[in-house]
Amino acid sequence: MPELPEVETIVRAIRPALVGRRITGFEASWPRQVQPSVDAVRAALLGRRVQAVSRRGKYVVLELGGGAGLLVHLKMSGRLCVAEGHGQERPQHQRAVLRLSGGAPLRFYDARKFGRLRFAPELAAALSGLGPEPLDPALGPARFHAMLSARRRQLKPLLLDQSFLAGLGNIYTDEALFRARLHPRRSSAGLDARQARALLAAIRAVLLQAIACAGTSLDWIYPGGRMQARLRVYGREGEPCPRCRAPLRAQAVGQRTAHFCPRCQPAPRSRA
DNA sequence: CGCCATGTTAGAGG
DNA sequence: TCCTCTAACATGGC
Repeated sequence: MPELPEVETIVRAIRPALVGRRITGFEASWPRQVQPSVDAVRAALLGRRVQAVSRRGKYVVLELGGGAGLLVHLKMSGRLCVAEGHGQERPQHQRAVLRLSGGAPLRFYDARKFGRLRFAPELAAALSGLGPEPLDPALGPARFHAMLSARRRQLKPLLLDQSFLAGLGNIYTDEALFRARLHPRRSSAGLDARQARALLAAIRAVLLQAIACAGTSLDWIYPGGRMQARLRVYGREGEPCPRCRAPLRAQAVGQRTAHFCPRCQPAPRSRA
């Protein structure tokens, strides 16, 4: 479910209630979601202090000092909140609880049980497989163009590949490709410098707008966002393109559904 | 009942 | 080596 803007929004929401607290307990009710194991994670966490809460790609990172940390990936339906009770959440969907000194516990809910909690002795090593952060100023247009040119993949699946670029999911890849006027099936190696620059700018613009909107809320899984009203193509097949009025289309690309304007985003001549 | 879903990954095959 | 696709994870909503 959550992509970079939603995870960023969650991190900002829970950070103030976590930083500085000491961990006094950890329980999980669906053990396969916890790595390396519930007991090992509990042993590693007890007594440690949360020094910082950050985000890397779609991971929530609880930094615990000494380079160690707890990584939380929400996958399709995971949610995090700090509260004494369940509030609006369904109690039967709570999968883990992190108890903290002097404050409410951090609760992890996940209807589909795809989410993961992982203790990492070395955060840097655990996160080393991720590509660069799209909003990192160190990622310039020239480097991005070089990254694209080094691969020969369809743009849509490449942008979804977290080892290529960290944080984009199905919604924001479609939105970025539309804004850059690039067809989702175009080959990454075929872009010129100007197109690569436009794509990077489009990715950043849509992510920043989404963060400002607290993310996208399309169903019960992620409430509170306002970006859904500003999506231009995702979930809008059949509606007129906001730019040229041609009917928007939805088509499978790399096993995911891509939404795009067939006129503003002309298809590549052959395949890929 | 069947199909879809904001995510990731292991494995097969080209 | 690189790319693409399938299955799997597990559940809820339509």
